[in-house]
Amino acid sequence: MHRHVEIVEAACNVFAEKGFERATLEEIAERAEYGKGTLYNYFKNKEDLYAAAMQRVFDVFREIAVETCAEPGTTRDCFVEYTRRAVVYYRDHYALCHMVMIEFLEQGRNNASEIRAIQRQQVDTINEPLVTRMRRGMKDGEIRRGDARTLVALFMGLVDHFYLHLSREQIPETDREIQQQVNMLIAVFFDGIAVPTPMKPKRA
Amino acid sequence: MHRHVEIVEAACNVFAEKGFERATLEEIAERAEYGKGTLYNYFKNKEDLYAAAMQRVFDVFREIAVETCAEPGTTRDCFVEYTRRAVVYYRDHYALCHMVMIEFLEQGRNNASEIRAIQRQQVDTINEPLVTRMRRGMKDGEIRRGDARTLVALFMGLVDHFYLHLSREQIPETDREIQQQVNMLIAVFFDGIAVPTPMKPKRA
DNA sequence: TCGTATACTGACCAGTCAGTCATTTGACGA
DNA sequence: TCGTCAAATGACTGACTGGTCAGTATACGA
Repeated sequence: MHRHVEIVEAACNVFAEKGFERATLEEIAERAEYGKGTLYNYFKNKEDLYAAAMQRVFDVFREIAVETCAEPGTTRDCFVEYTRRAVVYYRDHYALCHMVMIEFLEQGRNNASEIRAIQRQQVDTINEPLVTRMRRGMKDGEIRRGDARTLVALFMGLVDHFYLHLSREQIPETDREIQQQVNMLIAVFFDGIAVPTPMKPKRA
Repeated sequence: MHRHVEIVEAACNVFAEKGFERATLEEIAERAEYGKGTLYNYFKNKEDLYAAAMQRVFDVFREIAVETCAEPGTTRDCFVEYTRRAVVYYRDHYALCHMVMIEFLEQGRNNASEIRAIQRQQVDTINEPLVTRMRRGMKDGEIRRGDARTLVALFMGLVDHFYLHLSREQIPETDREIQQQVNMLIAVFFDGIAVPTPMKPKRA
């Protein structure tokens, strides 16, 4: 039974380190302490195994999104909590997240492969609770009116990118550091970087 | 002399379509209408050729950044213009930008390879004019105080991500559509998505 | 103890591709 | 016309890897 899990575990590690192309089934098998042939008792082929590895990550993010959006509080509160938990997960599974993200972007090339289509749908699944929550925020007058799907995609891009590009230099260790990074991300997304220009300039 | 350029041209196309791993030198040579061996008269190896292909894209973005940041107007004006030009370039060279971005992210894996280090430096080079412009904006009271490098990285992430994830569905055709997308990106980054809460609520 | 079924194994196969190098091409000066 | 040489070539090599399958190990019921 949990041989399946063991193999996916090993696959996650190898894919995370090497990416899809450079990972070899030989190494995955070795890491899982099985023969290469055994992999084929559990997975159709390399892509199938890869999809299983990715699924784990998607499931986690989906769960974070669902749970945090169900919490009471403002839209902003929900997004803060989503970001906080996402950031922690990124930190703890950096290489894996990195890999999933890269290979996801690859889908733009191999439109043919059905796995790529599934990935895309997965992302919609993850975003959906956030989209719904944001729409509610718009109704409640918390959030400017706009296309919630696009805005959520932008938000995810902001968070993902922040992590993939920057975090190697400033990996957060303490809860406090994490909270600071989260606060910055949320501040940019919700409040923008511009100094508000309302009603205390020199003159009107 | 410009055989060099012809080869890089072909390499750009093939790398853009296939990515680094799946692109073959055979195909690049064929596309450039040379024999495979000839490539080795001009480039050390596949990676070297790849680096040359990427350089083109980096050069374009760097140029856009330098030019738009030198223009008069507010920080926001500069960023609008940068975004507009970047968006147009993305649209016209979608596959190539896609490839560069993906392979850039890969650097997180192969830290060993010197090419990855160079890529990173390239990105700093592109960002630098924007960072400087943003610092000026902070001094002038246009932009909230903060770490300009990080903010610019976030901004680039926002734009890149928007393009890579969304634009396949909504590739802008007209100038008007482009301007709308740019406005949305800028609005999010500068003003945030939250409804401003300043001083006209029911009561204080 | 033996027979059977199930799971595991790793040598092997066929395909691929980066990189090499002996040969060919062709430009040009004598 | 011929000799020379730099540039181009593409068949070849060696290394690699996804996937297969005949053979082996193990567990278990009779």
